[in-house]
Amino acid sequence: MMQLYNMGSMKVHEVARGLWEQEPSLTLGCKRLRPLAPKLPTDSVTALDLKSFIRPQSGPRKLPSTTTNKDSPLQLQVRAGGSRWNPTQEQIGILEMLYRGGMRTPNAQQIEHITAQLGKYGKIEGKNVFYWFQNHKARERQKHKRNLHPTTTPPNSLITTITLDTPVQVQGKVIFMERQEDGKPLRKKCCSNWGLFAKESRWLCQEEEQHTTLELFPLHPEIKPRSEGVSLSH
Amino acid sequence: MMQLYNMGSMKVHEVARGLWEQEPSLTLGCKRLRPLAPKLPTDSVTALDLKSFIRPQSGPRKLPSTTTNKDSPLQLQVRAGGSRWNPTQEQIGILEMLYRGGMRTPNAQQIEHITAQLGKYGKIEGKNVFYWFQNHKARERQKHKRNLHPTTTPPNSLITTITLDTPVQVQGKVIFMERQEDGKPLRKKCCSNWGLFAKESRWLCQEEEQHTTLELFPLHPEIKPRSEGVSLSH
DNA sequence: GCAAATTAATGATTTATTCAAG
DNA sequence: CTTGAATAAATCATTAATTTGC
Repeated sequence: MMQLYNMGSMKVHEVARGLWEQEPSLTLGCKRLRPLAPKLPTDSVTALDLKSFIRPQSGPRKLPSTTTNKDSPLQLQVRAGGSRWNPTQEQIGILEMLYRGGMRTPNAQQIEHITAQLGKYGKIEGKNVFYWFQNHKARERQKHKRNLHPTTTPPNSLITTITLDTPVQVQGKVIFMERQEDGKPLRKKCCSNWGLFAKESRWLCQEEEQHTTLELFPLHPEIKPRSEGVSLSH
Repeated sequence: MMQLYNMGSMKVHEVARGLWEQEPSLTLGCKRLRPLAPKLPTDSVTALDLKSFIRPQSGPRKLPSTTTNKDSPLQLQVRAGGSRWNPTQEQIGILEMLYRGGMRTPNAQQIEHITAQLGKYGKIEGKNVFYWFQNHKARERQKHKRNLHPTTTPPNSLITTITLDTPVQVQGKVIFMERQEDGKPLRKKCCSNWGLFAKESRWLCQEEEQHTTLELFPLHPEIKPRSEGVSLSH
């Protein structure tokens, strides 16, 4: 296990070079990529499942690209073709039962077992199970917090009225406003956790304007606003 | 791979039960643990390395204990006997070279390869490589930030003195205080990025008190405080 | 009703924080 | 005090649902 490549007495720098040679040939102009290097043999049968357990074999969300760092504007956002896990009702049912039963962070053996069982109801990998518990735990915790701190105003009731060139009201999650040309009423949904706050006291409702930047304020006290404004597209 | 246990046409509740039966027999009084169930056969040779890749087979730091949740005072802190990775100079050298070369989050195949190479210089697992890059990246970033925004006050110098029943000073990362009963000086480590701020103007320093909740404030201006106080255990 | 647009939900990753071995 | 290990929080990205505007 693990010693797939017997490179004998390689020196340190050769080890490093060998690793770069494994990079996918992206032709990004990165000086360290060596796409011409021969593909390393993947003769190990067992190692593949190993890789897919947590680190997906479909490659990282952001291609490593190894020479472009955080600050680089190059940063490609590529996700390999494979789509994400789409759980079936049965799978969710079992997972929720396990969760209600008290399971939070299953260990590797448990994950393995769960995966094997859930595999009967649809395609699934170990990492999906792992992530499901992580996310479910975190989101249940969020929900719980939300319940402790009730919303500042009751939902679906009038929150506030913003005085603008175009009449706008924020009611629950829905923004009521009128189209400027003909006065026809329009409704816009708003992100559930956020109220609206106009940066300047106007609202441009013209078609040619792609985005209007608005300040948002949290409906729930525990939600902290981002540093910059959020843009809503019309 | 993955289908180690052929349970045929199990029903959902049987799947769930089967999973509990895999729990280690902790005898914590958890009603759902079923220590009497027969150990499942581990006839798979390859699955073991799979488990150890990220999720260590030695078990999570906190035993899952499946029925004790966050709020439970039971929370055992057990780390399985195996000691942690102790990297050799050669290993660190190679890893640092790779890091300087631009590698940040190696994918599974890279990890596999690195592990194989570093294995020549000492015992090492894939997860060690994974964690090393995670930690090194995070700590380099910290160092970098620290350099951009010099601390509000120079490190290792007195930051502030909080007037409390018990004399307390915050000096660098360390809190100096005196034990209430005998006045014996105590030092408490503090999270590196946070100063201390007493919620109420007192500090209970008795051994029988398990936790003292304190408000923290950021030492660096760019760090945003959480919504609630953070508890430091004595 | 339906296609396009938008939102909410949630799967997948990354980053921050904490703990504790050595 | 350093740093390996682990967990929690934050964030990103994709898909299912819902709404919109004919």
